[in-house]
Amino acid sequence: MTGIHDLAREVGVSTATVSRALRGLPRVSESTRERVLEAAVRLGYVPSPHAVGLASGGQTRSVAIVVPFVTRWYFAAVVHGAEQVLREQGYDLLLYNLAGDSAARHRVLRTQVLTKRVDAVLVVGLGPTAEEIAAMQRQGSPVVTLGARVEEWSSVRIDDVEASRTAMRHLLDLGHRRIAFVGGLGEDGLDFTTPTARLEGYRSSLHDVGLPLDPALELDGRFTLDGGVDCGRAVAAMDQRPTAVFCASDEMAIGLMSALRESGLRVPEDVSVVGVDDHEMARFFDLTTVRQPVHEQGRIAAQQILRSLGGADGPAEVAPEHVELATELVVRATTAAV
Amino acid sequence: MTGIHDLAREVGVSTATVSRALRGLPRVSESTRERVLEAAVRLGYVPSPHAVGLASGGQTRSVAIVVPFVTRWYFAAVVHGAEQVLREQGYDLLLYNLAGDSAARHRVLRTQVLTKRVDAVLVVGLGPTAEEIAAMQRQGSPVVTLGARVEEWSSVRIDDVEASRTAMRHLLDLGHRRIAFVGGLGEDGLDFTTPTARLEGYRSSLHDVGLPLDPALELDGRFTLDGGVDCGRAVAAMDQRPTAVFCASDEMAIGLMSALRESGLRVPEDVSVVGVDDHEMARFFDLTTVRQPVHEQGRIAAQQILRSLGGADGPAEVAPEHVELATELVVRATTAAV
DNA sequence: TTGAAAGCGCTAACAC
DNA sequence: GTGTTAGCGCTTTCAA
Repeated sequence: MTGIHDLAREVGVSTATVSRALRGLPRVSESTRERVLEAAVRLGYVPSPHAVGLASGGQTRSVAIVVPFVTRWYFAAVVHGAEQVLREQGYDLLLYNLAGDSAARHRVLRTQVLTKRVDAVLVVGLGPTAEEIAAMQRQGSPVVTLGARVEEWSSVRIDDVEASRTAMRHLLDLGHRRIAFVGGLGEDGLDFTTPTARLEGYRSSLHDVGLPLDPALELDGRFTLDGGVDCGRAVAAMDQRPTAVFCASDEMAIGLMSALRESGLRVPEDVSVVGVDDHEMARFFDLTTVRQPVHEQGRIAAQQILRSLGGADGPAEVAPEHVELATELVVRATTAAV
Repeated sequence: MTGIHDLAREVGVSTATVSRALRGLPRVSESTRERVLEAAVRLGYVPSPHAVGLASGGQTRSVAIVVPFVTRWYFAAVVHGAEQVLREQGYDLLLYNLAGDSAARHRVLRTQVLTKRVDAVLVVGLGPTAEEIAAMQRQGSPVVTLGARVEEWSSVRIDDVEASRTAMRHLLDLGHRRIAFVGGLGEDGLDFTTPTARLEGYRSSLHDVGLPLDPALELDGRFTLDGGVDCGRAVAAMDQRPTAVFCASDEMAIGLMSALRESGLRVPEDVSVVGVDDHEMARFFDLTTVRQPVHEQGRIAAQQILRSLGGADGPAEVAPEHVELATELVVRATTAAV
């Protein structure tokens, strides 16, 4: 591996000059810079990130993105959006996929594994606990959350309560009065805020129109396809079957509909179904849903990170910024009047 | 930030002893080790990866995973599998998502961005060109490919030609003789080997039973949902419509079926459809497909990486190992006899 | 405009 | 068992 020393010797200048030339700093004559650049290419010189980081105050030029799952479309799309923006600015993305494992969550959010490894952290789809917040603050690097609001950090998200209420309003407008909810709580030992908020939107919608809450109508679909299937079977088997089901995610809605149809029920004739996300597959199921900008949230979160990382002169203490993106009802063919 | 020096002073020993104690090396008395460990926790000491890397020969304890897309289920599942295995061994995952961008591909595979940043590289779903292979070899770190076979490196994959032939055999057995192919080539400027191999399987299957190749029946679905939709429309509009379509991926099959149905065609009565992958959504479309182990391929590729990284004593020159996993026909309801 | 030299925070020989 | 002493490959004063 050719190092800066080899380069310096080759060009006949000092390592300091090489360093300046390579980084485009002033006080290097054009001719020297050119010779250095040329030799660098010729010798295939690549600076060691370790040495650079060590010598210049521990920067890593990389940010960690922590996701509860990476195989779910929503999270993958968020990662994609964030990666694009960060890559443009020369940052690398370190992926921490908790994969529904609470031990992994603890390791990443409570211990110091991230310390000194990254310049910033993007936490997606998790509502950090007070201890986790404290632990991450102790690490010193800026944090941005996506999908949850933490006062001390910048965040991007949608209003989950309102998204739920949009879906519910649609069902109520269609005349449905017995509406089931399929959501998820404390999923795999991870603590999310989204499931809670969506349940809350469901409940408050019913409350607003004077309908009673029926615990039997609140189902746990674990935010997965299979969970949706289970709930679909449960709904089909109910004595007093609901005329509509509000699923807190499209994936659960898809699983649910499949089970419903398997049980001989028609959607939307027998049961109306509405989801949340506008998953890439939603249109193929003709699923009525509440669309949220996913890729976009990833991009914005990444921009917030860049903002907190500041320009060339290190982390700027910026005030936390909370962005809330709009959602939109997309009516397709899985909902109909009672 | 407390450094090894602070720790040493605190405990009253030298930094060398602290280093040994922390890393569990021999020649440290139990009592000393305990005191060091205790103080480390108390002071919240975390070694600087930069310094460690620099001092101990440039290791990074991280590996790069290069994927052409991260939002497609297949790649996300591969990433998940690989991450699990690498994380267990204490490696971090640097994600390089090309996102269908050939400039990005060039940057990652041809330039030296990866040099000194990672200990190894996992290239997924791309058939590196000769120049790319040469460029990566110049970087020195071990490389493993997933989904393509490169002689100089270890690899995991399925036999794509055979997977195609399995699907085709199924259609031929059902009596289909006019069979269209939906695949993709040179997708977004990226060069894949999978599309080519799957096309080859289609062609050779027809050839084997003495059927002619009809260029009009070979469609480009770009390996996307939308591409599948386009092909579905094209198929529906054909004068001599095929009785069956073999799609080189489930996602294209799903898009295709949707367009077919929109055009008033029934699946499988009017057209049989078979895909490849066994995408998590395939069962909800009752899609007949050729299943490949996805998560598993990610895990195995990661193990190959660990193998090439060797134990504690650095990269071992291991002979490339080429693993080929079996596929399996999953018959559901989108295929029927003519 | 350039160079010498002192670190950055750790590991690794080697000596004790 | 433990400490001393060099670096690892850069950046960054400070002089020149």
